[in-house]
Amino acid sequence: MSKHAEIRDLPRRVGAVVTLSGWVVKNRPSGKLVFFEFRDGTGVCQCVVERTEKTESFFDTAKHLSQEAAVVVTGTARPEDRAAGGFEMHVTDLAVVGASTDYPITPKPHGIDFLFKRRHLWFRSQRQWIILRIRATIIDQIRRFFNDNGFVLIDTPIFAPAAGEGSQTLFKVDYFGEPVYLAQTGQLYLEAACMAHRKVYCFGPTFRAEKSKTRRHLTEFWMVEPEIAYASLSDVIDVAEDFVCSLVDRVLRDHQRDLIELGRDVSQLERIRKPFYRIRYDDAADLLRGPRPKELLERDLAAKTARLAELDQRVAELEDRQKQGGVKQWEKDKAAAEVIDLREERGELAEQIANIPHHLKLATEFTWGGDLGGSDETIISRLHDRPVFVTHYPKHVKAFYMREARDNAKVVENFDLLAPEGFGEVIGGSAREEDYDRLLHRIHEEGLPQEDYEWYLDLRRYGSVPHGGFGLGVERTVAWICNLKHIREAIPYPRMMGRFYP
RNA sequence: UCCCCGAUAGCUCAAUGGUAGAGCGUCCGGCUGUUAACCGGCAGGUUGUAGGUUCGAGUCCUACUCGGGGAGCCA
Repeated sequence: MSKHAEIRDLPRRVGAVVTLSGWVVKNRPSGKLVFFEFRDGTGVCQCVVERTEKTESFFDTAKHLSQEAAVVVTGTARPEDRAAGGFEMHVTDLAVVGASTDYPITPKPHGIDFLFKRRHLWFRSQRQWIILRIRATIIDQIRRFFNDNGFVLIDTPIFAPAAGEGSQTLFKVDYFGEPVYLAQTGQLYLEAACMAHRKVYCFGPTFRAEKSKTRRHLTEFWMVEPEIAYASLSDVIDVAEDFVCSLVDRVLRDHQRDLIELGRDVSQLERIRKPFYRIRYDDAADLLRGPRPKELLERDLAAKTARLAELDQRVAELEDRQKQGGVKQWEKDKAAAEVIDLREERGELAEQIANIPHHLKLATEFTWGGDLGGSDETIISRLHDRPVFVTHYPKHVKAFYMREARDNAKVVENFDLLAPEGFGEVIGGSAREEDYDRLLHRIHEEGLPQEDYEWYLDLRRYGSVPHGGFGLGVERTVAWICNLKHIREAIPYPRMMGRFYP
């Protein structure tokens, strides 16, 4: 590793001669002066090379520095408001370590397909760099939270026999001639472990072969799952609440500037405080069928229709202006770029508007017994100003292992956590059925082969206790906290239906 | 599996069924305060694939491929 200084230390190295190693972000040569923006993995700073006798030997090199060329620069840094990153380096020496020609990701707009085919380069870009750093912080905080609260890490297998939660779509793997599946949860294994360690968690990649192409789905994603012995449903929800608060607090503490850079409304995150709302499925169903979704969606419709008209007017204005004489080329470019953005927003708005009646219909015609749909979750979360736990779903839409409510055999003691601002479900969890007879009955009811679950039934034969846990999807959480439109930016190498390169 | 949308230069996008264009980027030249934003110039195309309609198809029709969004399902 180099002994070079780092950009993040520049505030403490003002005036000193330092050597930085990194990459050129962009270069603006102009006659006898060169500005180039430079990043080193710890931050960005602007470098300036003036043409003098001292810089003569490398001035021409500086002038032709291309995007993403790897360079080592020496000079003195000082604060500079006009510079990206807040610091400016006056370069006294410069060497190119690795050239870069025709770097494909330019400062101009690119399509999403183009960028994901170049994901290996894309995450050098500022915005992606910030997101992945926040992801790293969130993962660090996940581990800290559980380690600091007496949970023992238990790694669960990725190759799993067919028996999972039941009707899930899993990836099949040839395991020495026998079929096994990529795990979609470590939960059953954790239940066994929590009878040994009391509080346990697993954390790793998990796989779903669902053919979902939406902004909320990946086929490979990271999930953390705690499991606690001698715990009731409300005990588990308490842990989930503290846990989510700790994640948000940590990101607010360590990434204030990053969040602003991402355009995140930080005040929305600052509202994430205990207690979250806790409503039952029945209440959610009443809420959906009541007057409030209609009011919400009608307000939406009005607001979106108004915005649409605004966009159309703005586009017309810009197009008119482009036709007039005396407009500078760069002004035309800027206008054209704005028109493209506006049209994109318009397309999204139009689709949202078209979906509103459908979502309203789904909500108002919601019948007891069904699972909450994505749009239903969005409506519920938008009708609350903090995260919402929805509990006690109908038994027959949920997994066999969930604990039957003792006062109502039609529902189970489960919960989903809906993130605010319409980000949807980030946690699913439940109390587990600890009663041998009830569990066995459910296994048969679901048509699952009992022999595959004998080991699991053992947990109910030998000192069974009330217990429960939950799973939190890391990418959905990152997307929520960073305010990302699409979950695929929340993971370094997204795996989605039809996409597995690079 | 179903529904909607899309594919034109390296990139982002134009082009009433009638000669395929612009900007950016690249490269070259100029510029001492740049930041997606200066000026001038060069180069850049089998309009996703295969059929069809037509005097004529980037444009219309059919199928396919790939991509985007959504439903279902889910973290």
